[in-house]
Amino acid sequence: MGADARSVTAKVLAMLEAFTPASPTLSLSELARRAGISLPTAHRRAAELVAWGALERGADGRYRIGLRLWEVASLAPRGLGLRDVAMPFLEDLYEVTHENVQLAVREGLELVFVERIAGRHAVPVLTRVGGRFALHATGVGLVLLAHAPVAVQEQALAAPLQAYTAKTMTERDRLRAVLAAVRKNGYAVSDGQVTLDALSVAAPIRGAGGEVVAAVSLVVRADTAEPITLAPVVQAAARGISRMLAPG
Amino acid sequence: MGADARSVTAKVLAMLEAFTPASPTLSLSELARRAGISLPTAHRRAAELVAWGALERGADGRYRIGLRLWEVASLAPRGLGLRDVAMPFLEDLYEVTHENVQLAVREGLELVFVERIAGRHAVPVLTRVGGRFALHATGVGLVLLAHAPVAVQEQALAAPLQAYTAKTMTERDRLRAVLAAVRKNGYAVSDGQVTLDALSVAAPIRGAGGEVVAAVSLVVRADTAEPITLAPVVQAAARGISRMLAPG
DNA sequence: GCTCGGCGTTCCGATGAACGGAATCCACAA
DNA sequence: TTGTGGATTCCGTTCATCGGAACGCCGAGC
Repeated sequence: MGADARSVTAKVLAMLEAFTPASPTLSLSELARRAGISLPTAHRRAAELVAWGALERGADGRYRIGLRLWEVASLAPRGLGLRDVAMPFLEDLYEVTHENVQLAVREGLELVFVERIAGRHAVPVLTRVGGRFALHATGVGLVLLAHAPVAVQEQALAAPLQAYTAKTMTERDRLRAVLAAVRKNGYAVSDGQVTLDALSVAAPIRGAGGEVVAAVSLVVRADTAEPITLAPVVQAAARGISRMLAPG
Repeated sequence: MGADARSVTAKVLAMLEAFTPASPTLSLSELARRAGISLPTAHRRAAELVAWGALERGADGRYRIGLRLWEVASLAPRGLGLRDVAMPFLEDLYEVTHENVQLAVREGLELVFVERIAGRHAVPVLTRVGGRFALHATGVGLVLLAHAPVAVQEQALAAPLQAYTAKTMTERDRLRAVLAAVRKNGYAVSDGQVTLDALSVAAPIRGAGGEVVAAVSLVVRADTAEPITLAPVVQAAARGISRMLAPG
């Protein structure tokens, strides 16, 4: 996990990295073990982190990520910064459709969900704000991959492509064709490639320089869906957000 | 700012702390200056943080908070954790009223906004997700203060109470009376105490143990508002969220 | 009641990561 | 051309950091 945590900074970061969605709170021993550092060291560093507010300590003595860290992290331009300008448009999308709305950016060879509005009656989706996912399956992923630098595309296609359902595309050539189509059409459709009952339609969001910096999508029930009718509304939202990002 | 940054950890945290909403990107020199550390040191630490993803470096060489940090910070139980369970209820509130919806928690003697839904046509409010505010002025603040430990209340009342408008309560005795009323009524009203044209109605959210862990509010135009009619819907949302937090 | 094992905390002396000053390099402006 | 501010690298010193060990605490098992 923590690779070799030589420098102090690396140790501290390894400690933060130890927290996962599956275990958002950790005892000191768990923390030390996962970060790959000795217990006294973990104790010292954790104490400092708690004093500052990067970690918090519950009544039971377990550690968790602190609100203070969340505060400074909220300054990430690609995190809340993006979210803030996008939110009104996502709201509109949700209000019109009452389906799941998702906003994601690419981080390396995966995507990270920056925002998600889950309708109470919409299809359940297994994504989480702050969570990661592969690029080749979801609608947002296909958009982000289609507009990524060629080097990134090659790397992503070279890696093993996990099949989430029988419909997940894992043949490289077919994927290449789909990506070309995504670039041509200006939107992507993922039909049952993550879960069989869900279909998503995604469109690219462009930054000031015209590069694709994020993607929005609507996720609906696969059987009731008509992708063609959803594409325009998703694209409109994406264009609206792009306009806010490119002043003038 | 960085007090005395003796330990490496303190330095790293001081560097993160250097970023503010007003300046979300910094040059290396600015970063070093704000963190109160030497330039070579800042350079070394920044390089490590960039390598891990806690910071990112733009094409212009300026540093910004990285998406990776945002990811782990999203695991903060009082940040996104709370937000996730609250979101559907906030959505409902927004859809019914189309006014500003806010969700906040107390952090020390201030409050931190965890979520905010800003209607495009609602009163402009000067708050920001991840931003801080004083406890004694806003609706959410009054709720959080009213249910805070006595020691915290005393500390908060002992500090100078800033007046944001002519209507801001700054007399301690009157504030005490208001807090008692908030506890009795189960909701708080802040009428023109932050900006003269805004009025907010807030209600407490309780955790598994029954303690107040957060507060929701609706912020509406002061002149068109009827607090009494808003209280029930806000309270209902707060109860709904509380129920999700206290399983069983 | 006693013991054992896991966990958290504190203390110690040895060690090496981190430090700041100085030198270098670069881009831009005068 | 020179000058200025920022970024980067180098080097020898030093002090913060390190892990082992010892200790206190609690709950489970005998």
